[in-house]
Amino acid sequence: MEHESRPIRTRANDDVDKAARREDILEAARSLFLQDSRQLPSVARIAEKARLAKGTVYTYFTTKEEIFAALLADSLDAVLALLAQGLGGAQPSLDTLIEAFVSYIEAHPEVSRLDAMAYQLERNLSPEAMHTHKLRATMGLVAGGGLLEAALGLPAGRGVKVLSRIYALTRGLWQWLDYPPEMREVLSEPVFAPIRPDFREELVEALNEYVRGATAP
Amino acid sequence: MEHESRPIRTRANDDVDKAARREDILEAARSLFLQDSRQLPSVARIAEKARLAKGTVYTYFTTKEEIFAALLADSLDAVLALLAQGLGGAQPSLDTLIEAFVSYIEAHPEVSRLDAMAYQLERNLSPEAMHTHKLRATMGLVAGGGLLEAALGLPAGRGVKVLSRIYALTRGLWQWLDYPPEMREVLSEPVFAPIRPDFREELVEALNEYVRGATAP
Amino acid sequence: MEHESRPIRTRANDDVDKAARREDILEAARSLFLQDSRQLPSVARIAEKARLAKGTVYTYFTTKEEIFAALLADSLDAVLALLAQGLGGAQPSLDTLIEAFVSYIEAHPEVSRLDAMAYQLERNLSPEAMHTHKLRATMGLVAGGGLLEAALGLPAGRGVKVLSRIYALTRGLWQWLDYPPEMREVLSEPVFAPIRPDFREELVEALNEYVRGATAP
Amino acid sequence: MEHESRPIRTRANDDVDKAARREDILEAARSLFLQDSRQLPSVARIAEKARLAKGTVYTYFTTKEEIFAALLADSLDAVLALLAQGLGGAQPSLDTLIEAFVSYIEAHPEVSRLDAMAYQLERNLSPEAMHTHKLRATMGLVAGGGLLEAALGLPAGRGVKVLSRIYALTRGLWQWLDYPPEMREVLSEPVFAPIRPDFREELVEALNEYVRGATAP
DNA sequence: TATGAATGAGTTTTCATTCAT
DNA sequence: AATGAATGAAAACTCATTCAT
Repeated sequence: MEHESRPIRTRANDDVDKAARREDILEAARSLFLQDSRQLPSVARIAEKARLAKGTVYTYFTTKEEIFAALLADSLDAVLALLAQGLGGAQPSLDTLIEAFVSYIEAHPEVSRLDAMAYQLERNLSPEAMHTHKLRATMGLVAGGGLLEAALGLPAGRGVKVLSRIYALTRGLWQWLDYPPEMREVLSEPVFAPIRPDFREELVEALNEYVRGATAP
Repeated sequence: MEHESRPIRTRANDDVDKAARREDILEAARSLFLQDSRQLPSVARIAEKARLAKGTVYTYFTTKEEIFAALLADSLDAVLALLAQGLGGAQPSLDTLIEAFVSYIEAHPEVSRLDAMAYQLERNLSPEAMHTHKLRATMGLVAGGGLLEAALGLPAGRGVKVLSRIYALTRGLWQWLDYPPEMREVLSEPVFAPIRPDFREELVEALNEYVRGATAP
Repeated sequence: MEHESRPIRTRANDDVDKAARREDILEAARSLFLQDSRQLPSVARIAEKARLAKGTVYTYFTTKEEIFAALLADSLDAVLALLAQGLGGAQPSLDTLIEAFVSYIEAHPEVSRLDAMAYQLERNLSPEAMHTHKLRATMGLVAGGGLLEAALGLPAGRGVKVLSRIYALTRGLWQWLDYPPEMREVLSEPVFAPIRPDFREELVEALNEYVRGATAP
Repeated sequence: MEHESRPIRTRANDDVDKAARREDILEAARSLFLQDSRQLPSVARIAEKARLAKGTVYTYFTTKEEIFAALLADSLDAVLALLAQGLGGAQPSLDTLIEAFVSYIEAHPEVSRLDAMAYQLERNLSPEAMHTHKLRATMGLVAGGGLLEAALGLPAGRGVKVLSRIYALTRGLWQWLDYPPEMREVLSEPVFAPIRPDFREELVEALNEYVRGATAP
């Protein structure tokens, strides 16, 4: 008995459309999270931003957490792709590699911020989703480790270790130095200088120190 | 608006009792958080665990966040005390230091887990509380840095840097390797071996690598 | 965070149904307030009375205060409609007008009671809501004033004045004479006769006195 | 077993001291209410302002509401005293009386504001307190009515009526025109001029109109 | 008398998720 | 597939009042 037809966004019937819509949701989630990384945006806001109804989001993801798990996985893929590309060249210098990595991290704060939420995030994933998610991550890490071993001439197994530790160091430093806007104001006083170094410099230095130690004879 | 009074636990009238009660609340919060570190326990649960009425918690802390900020501050103090103690001896070997640190971290998971929440936590602190909190942390870090410089013969300013990076590496590794119970089950499959090393070994190795790199000539 | 769904009352999908549901909420609020006018009923009670979930109320009103602001606005509209109707006739006698007004007030105690809360009510309205609310009221008053001027042959501007004062007198008398049930019992003693006259008579007399004074040459 | 003696405010042992302390509480309540008249201040704030402990307040008043009932009664006394004084002179002109009354009201906003809360206030009074309270008010009103009759040569019984209506008109106008600060800003737009006249002028005019009508032959 | 710690019912509001349409 | 109304379980926090000290 409806008399007015409510505007419905074009129906996604084929796989291409569906993938595009899924991407819309992810993009909306990503951008909202970037705006305020202290909590996951609500489904309502994601839907609004993606210009979809709340319910529609649930036809693409079974859980809010899954959205962010997907985002996380994408991030990891991107980082590993970067690594693959960096290592692809003839004889990459360590400095170049670190430089490329740091630039990437700096340009993609959502990667690190999402990462800081991972613990909380993985919580409501169904066991299956969790399995898929972790499997994908593990495969990626192992692949990346292999590349690293090849490039730096590391013994088997070391690649994964070193990669994990680089990752851990980066994650830790990011969390240590990424202050939300309100905090920046408070921290502008000179007393706080020791905890307010430049992130890029800090990361470059720390990584250099670590890698030197890790690859020393 | 009638209230019948139920039996009261005991009345904290002097400062000693009050401090004890405050500690009860902190302890309740700590233990609940340890049970499920994916989110801060609710005030209701903290009160219940501390065997107090919800309202009572608010006579000791003005905000839920303050409880956890206090916990965080306590953790930091403890770690720094450990450092001071470790560095106090005549000529501490690096291995001994790392060993003591790692043991502490392993024995006090709430420290690292709390830390993983710090970002989210500090958010609702009032600017004043935030200031106090960060000031305390900064002072502690600077003091620790000084001790480290003295012990390892580092140039001025290096202590804080090295300490921060040790901290970052630890934080990152912890978050990487501390899986919630449900996840542990999923990860028991052999495929996941690369992301499931022993935390202690991993941390010892990583710290050794880093420190070696950081203190190399 | 699992939710089991309980049976839903019905689903208001078109605008008509939605308006009806909105009206249900308003009606629930109105009737609860009428039962105890000393405070605004809680959203929980309103929802219960309207046989809706608490959350549902918030899909129709963004704030508790808005519910009552809407009620207030409706009351004003009704009174003004009454006035318009009363003044619409050929040559309305003052007595008839006052009679109609008083009957209305007597039959709609919630109007006066709500009014007594207006001060407190308007407080938490957002500035925008407040603006809208007050604008609507002002427009209504001005329109009513115009009608009154036409009907009674008053000079321009007098209508609004006289109407406001009639309103003020009514409001004041109402608050003076509308006793809550518990109080009525106490006031049944003869000593209290002076403060317990019949509201209707009192209002009629007072309005007559005022209007006579206001329209005297 | 207390070792430190907590600072206790001088003990009020005789009636004079007790009355003074009672007055402190009333004064604190009055001033807080004046600062924000949209709700009764909390007992905690009253106690703080009076430099007393919360519990102490309850040794002087059995209920929060009683504090304000007392304030209300005091206000009434003051207004009636003013009336008595104004009517005491030889042959007071009506204009002078109204002038004095209006000045008083304008200088004592808490009287009108408290009044606007009366309904809500009287709620939790015990039946006895309510009785006392209302009796006092009735007696005052009757006395004032007598004075008015004598001064204006009104027939018996008219004094109370006229006085009540003057009161009602004043109350109504006050509530109509006393805007909280936030609202004043919103109402500064020209559209709102009709509902933003000067309170004093408005009250003087309205009272004159009413009294003229009430005393006309 | 004075104190203030303790109480706990009660408040408003949010939000992930479901499901009739 | 898409919609968005409906749900109701949380959550944080307030505050009048009591009562052991």
